Amino acid sequence: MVKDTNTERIIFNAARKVFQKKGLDGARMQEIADEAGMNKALLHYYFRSKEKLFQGIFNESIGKISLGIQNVFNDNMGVIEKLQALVNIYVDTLSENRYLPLFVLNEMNQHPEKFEEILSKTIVVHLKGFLIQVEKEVQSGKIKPVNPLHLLMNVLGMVIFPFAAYPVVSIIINKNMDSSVEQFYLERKKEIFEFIVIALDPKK
Amino acid sequence: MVKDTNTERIIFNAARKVFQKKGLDGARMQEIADEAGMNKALLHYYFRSKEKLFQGIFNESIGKISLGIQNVFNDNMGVIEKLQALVNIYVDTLSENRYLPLFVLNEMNQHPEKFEEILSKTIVVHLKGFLIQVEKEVQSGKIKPVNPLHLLMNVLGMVIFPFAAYPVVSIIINKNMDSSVEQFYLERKKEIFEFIVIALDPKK
DNA sequence: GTCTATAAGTAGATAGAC
DNA sequence: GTCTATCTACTTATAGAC
Repeated sequence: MVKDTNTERIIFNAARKVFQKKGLDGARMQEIADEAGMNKALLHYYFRSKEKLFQGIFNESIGKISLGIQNVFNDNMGVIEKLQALVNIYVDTLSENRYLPLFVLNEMNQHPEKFEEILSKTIVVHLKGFLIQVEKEVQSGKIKPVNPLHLLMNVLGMVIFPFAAYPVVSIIINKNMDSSVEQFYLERKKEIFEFIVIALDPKK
Repeated sequence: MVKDTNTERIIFNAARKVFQKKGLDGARMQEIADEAGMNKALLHYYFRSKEKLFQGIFNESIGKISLGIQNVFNDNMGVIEKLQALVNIYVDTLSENRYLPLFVLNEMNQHPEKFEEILSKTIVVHLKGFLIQVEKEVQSGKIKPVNPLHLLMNVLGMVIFPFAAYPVVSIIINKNMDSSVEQFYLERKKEIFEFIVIALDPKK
């Protein structure tokens, strides 16, 4: 998706805001136009259709999500360091865009066939390397025996879920705690990391 | 939402299926009618409007979700036992209805104002009791010092996220593993419980 | 490139026959 | 209670003026 002109960028930014919040079905071209401060017809002039505009936004979102995983799985680090990097990247990314997880998860569930290809080529390949690495570190005694896929799901769940459940988190913290919501999300970097370290400690 | 007649029940079941899969905006009354094997006009005869029908389904879903939390927080058990019960209930419930988490999370994000009241009265109250209980067990040395809210988010994330990410889990397991998806979800009861036990072990 | 006006199609809802 | 036919409103998309 090329974003040459200024107008095109303005539309794209407005579309991101509306689509990520309301979803494909809930979003209205009129609302995107209002958000962009221009006429509805212009959206079609630059992007032809609602579907095409949505695809642009969605591809960008998928890119942001898989960036976190891919970078981490490519680097030359140990299992624990990789997971820590993954946690840090996601907390930072999702703190700036809390709608991202639900937006992507929804579309994945709505059109799973689109992901067969993407997932098979990228994540599954990197995952294979990660699975092997876990086995090696288990055998060398660096970490204790674990099922790598369960481990990964545990970490992804701990990181991503609280952002998807933002309204609950927000209400609970405002009623019960003296800290801010933003601070709570930042704290999770340390919290989850400690959880990981303890869970993988071979001495336990 | 009363479901007296047989027809009413059939419609309600069809609506649950369509709404939970497509969401309020994505669902079509025609599709619900087709799923129910009857005419579109009948849906309005029994439920007046799409919005009212949706509310019925949604209240039921919220009930199922909060049942897991409330039962657990009411019972007279220790922290670890409560969390284990919570995990078991959720894995069983969500195994039968994998769309439930995303469905509820979406509506919560779309209309957070509706939850201010519900959450404030139910979950937040029970949570208070849970927070206090955690503090007590920490002081008595039964579990190691932890932030109770982070602990709860960790557990909820580990349990709920893999169901929301079903398409990913499904593809990964079918490509990499020799076990079935259903078995993977059942395994999580034990996996998460062990994670909890280790993380709360005061001797570490 | 940007706007106004409008076409074309769709979805929720209702009227009225049976 | 259940159906067919239809109304009304809304939404995407385009035509055409500027």
